[in-house]
Amino acid sequence: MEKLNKHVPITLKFLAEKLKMSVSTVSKALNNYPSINDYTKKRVLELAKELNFTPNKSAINLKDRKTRIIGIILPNLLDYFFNRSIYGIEQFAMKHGYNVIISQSHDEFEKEVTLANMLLKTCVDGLIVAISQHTQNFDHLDQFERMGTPVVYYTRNPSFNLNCHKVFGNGFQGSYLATKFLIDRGHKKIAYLGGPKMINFTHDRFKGYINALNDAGISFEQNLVAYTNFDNEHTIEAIKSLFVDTNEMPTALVAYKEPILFDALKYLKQIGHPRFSEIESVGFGNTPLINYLADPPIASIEENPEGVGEKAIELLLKLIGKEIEMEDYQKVMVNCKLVIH
Amino acid sequence: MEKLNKHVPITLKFLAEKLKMSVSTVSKALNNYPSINDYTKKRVLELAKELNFTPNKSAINLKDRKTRIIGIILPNLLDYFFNRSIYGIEQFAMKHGYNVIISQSHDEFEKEVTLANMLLKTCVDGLIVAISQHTQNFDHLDQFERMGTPVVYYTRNPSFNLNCHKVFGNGFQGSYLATKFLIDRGHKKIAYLGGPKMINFTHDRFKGYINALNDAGISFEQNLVAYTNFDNEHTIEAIKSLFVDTNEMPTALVAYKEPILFDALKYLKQIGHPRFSEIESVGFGNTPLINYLADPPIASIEENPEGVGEKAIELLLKLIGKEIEMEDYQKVMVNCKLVIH
DNA sequence: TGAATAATTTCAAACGATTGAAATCGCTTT
DNA sequence: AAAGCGATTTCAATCGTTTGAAATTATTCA
Repeated sequence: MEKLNKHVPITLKFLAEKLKMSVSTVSKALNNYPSINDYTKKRVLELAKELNFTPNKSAINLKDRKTRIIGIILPNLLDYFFNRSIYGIEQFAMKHGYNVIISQSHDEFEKEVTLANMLLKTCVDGLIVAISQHTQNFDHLDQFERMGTPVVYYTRNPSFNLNCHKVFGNGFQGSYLATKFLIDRGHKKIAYLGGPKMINFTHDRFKGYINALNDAGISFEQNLVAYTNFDNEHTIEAIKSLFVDTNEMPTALVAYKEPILFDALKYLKQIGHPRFSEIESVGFGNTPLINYLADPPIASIEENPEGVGEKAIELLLKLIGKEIEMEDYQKVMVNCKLVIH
Repeated sequence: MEKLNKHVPITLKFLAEKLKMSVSTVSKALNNYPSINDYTKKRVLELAKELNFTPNKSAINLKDRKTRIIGIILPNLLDYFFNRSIYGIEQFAMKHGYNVIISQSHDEFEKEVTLANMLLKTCVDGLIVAISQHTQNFDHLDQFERMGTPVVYYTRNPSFNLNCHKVFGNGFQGSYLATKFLIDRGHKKIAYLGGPKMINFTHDRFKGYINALNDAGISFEQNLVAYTNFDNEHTIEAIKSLFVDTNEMPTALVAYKEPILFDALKYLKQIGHPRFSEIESVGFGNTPLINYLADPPIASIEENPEGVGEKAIELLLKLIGKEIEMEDYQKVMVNCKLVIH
């Protein structure tokens, strides 16, 4: 292969000189202006393709005061859901000429604020954020909108605030599916292990659980419900209250998220729970981890993380492109699927 | 809080007008030119800080023909090692004003080529790549260097090619540690389960295993070694040959990577291998997955992924900054640690 | 044929920052 | 008081692209 010459970047000016026309003609030809003669367009397009011309992005960005960078803040990239969702976001963003900065709050509020300020300085064109489980104050995120930069909350979002754009998995529907699945398998006493109460999903999913019970004519019992933040110790506390320190022994379990479900099952097995082998459970995630468990759950809720990510970036790009007004707050839900193993 | 006015971006021009001086004075003051009067510098710096001035990156990038974007190609972001290494890369890059585009080849050669071409078009300032396990032709990556864009291979790299920059974990040393650990625990027959033969690490790690055996005066036996690409079926084949279809029953196992170790252990347990409970093993990764296993290994090799990532980006930025000549090919190794559980 | 009109193309400024060269200022020196 | 000099500031071009306005060329019609 011939040595590529890095010292002659292909610019409009270069094309213009080669074709003996002005830079603006070349620019307009490439942008298909109606005022440009068809033959001229053809000549420009041909040479541009031949020389593999790529418009300089910095120049374009400078011109229209954009960075074409999307900021993302999420709790943890190692989380299976977030990891997969990132893929959906990046693919879509890239296809539309945007780049993505990913940053992890590690579920700490302070870190989230720092990251937000950094992204603000970076002048991202838009922000996609899954808030930390401790975020209650939103000043650090609100400042983006105040500067005209759209923000889309995805997955984790401030439940009480209607004045924001949100995209998330349909926890209600997923939870309903999971609960119904267990009911259909004959269970009557089904426990619910929720995530941190601060995360609004916990409650959406709880409602799905409740509704499935109601629709099946099973009465709800308060002592079949417990919550955990994601720490193993809390999870053990919770699972103890459900399956050990109780006389209402449930036979099945719906869990907010598979990792906590696995922690719970591990504990029950470890203490040699007498009914361990009878317990059936379903959690959210459909994580590959399930393959490594000695006693895996029989089904999972697949949340379609790529789909959630894609919906989020799709909405964000529409907001950036002013196809949707920033004040016209959107709410997008992505349905879950039950996967039987 | 006062409404931020997005319509008045803070530029050099804006500062200059406020201070009644020229744009170039402001610029030079901010860049600490010796020709600028100290008092002037002070005034400029103060106003810049007060108005929270941030130089427009697109303009700077345009000026010095850079994008300040680093491309990354790796097999899979869900992989624990790569995932953590990304964190090291991003942190370091960000601190130095660079952004990062992450792309996954999913260990497919074709995808890798497509991604490389895309990143080339994006005009990244540099590339960090962990090649797919099927990559043998390097044209798609060589074209970067040909255009003056430095490339750093990290973790997975073309073993036979000396003419490239590489950064990777010290597989030899890690493997030595793991093997020695098992020897010290009294094992005499230690098997080695390697990764794909195409990946040069497989051999580095193998050498560490061999050397540890030699140093302990244990003779090497060929039938205690087997390889797997990462598919579960292959792993089972391999583990069968080591622990089932053999009369040389090993009592310990060193594995290229924890996921394959876990697959292997799972299989052995599943078939009810008679000596299962005696087998001790160590794999590379130190993955959190280990906590969910019924019979976890007693130790892991911690590869320090963040460190590897950081060394890679550090080298790349030096190449970009021409602190190191592109032809002066570098090789950086990061040591492993043995973590006892 | 010449004016009016339509079709194309080019000019020139703008986006924001950088930087070598040129200009200006204050001050000393003769 | 004019020249000279250093200290400081400003000018002007540049990076590559876009775009409304102005200029040029081609075409039509009277």
